[in-house]
Amino acid sequence: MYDKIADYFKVLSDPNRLKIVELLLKGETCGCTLIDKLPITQPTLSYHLSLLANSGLAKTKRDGNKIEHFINREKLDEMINYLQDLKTMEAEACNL
Amino acid sequence: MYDKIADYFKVLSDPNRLKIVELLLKGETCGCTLIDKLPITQPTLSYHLSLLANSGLAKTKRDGNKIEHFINREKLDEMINYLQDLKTMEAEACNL
DNA sequence: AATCTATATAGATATATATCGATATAAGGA
DNA sequence: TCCTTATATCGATATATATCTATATAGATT
Repeated sequence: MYDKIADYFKVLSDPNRLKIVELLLKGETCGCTLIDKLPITQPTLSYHLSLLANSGLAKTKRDGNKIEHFINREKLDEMINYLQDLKTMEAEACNL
Repeated sequence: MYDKIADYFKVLSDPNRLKIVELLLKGETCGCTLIDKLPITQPTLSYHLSLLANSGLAKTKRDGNKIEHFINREKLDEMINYLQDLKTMEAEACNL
């Protein structure tokens, strides 16, 4: 229960992964173009992209010898909703 | 820049810490009552509470020999706003 | 002052994480 | 078929993280 949400937050808890997420949302799809904009090697990028895909925060699609990566908007919404629910809990506490 | 946001997400990336945050928002303020609702020892709770305070996600106030802990709503809003900005970036990408 | 309660710190440890270089695999093009 | 490009995997490693037990400290109560 807490594990699942905590895992989404964990994916965004690394600066390089956060930058990868932003770049993907800005329209990049390919590891081969991401790599030039990050201070990491290709194996490390591959590692981060696999974490994104395994968490469900990103989806992939093969296109020839390239792999396209897409951020799953619904997961971002789940995180936003969770944080907003947290704030609701606070409101409930005020009614005690 | 990415480091700061990533750190907020990191604080929420542990299941026990997430539960602590929820309990604090539900009205708990004291480590001495939190401890009974968590599967961890007092020193570990102290460790998690220090991470929350150091990140700025929680604030503390001494009351006698107790310490009151409060979640900083503004930081939750910052996280929500960041995630919503991410979604905006996606929209921009669609205009390319 | 002695004791109780709440919290913090010290020291140890096991596991997880991010990273690399080297190498393997997969697909396309010459 | 050989080469190039893109990606994944292997093996190693340094650091970070979460956790514990034991102990110290801070404040309140008796």
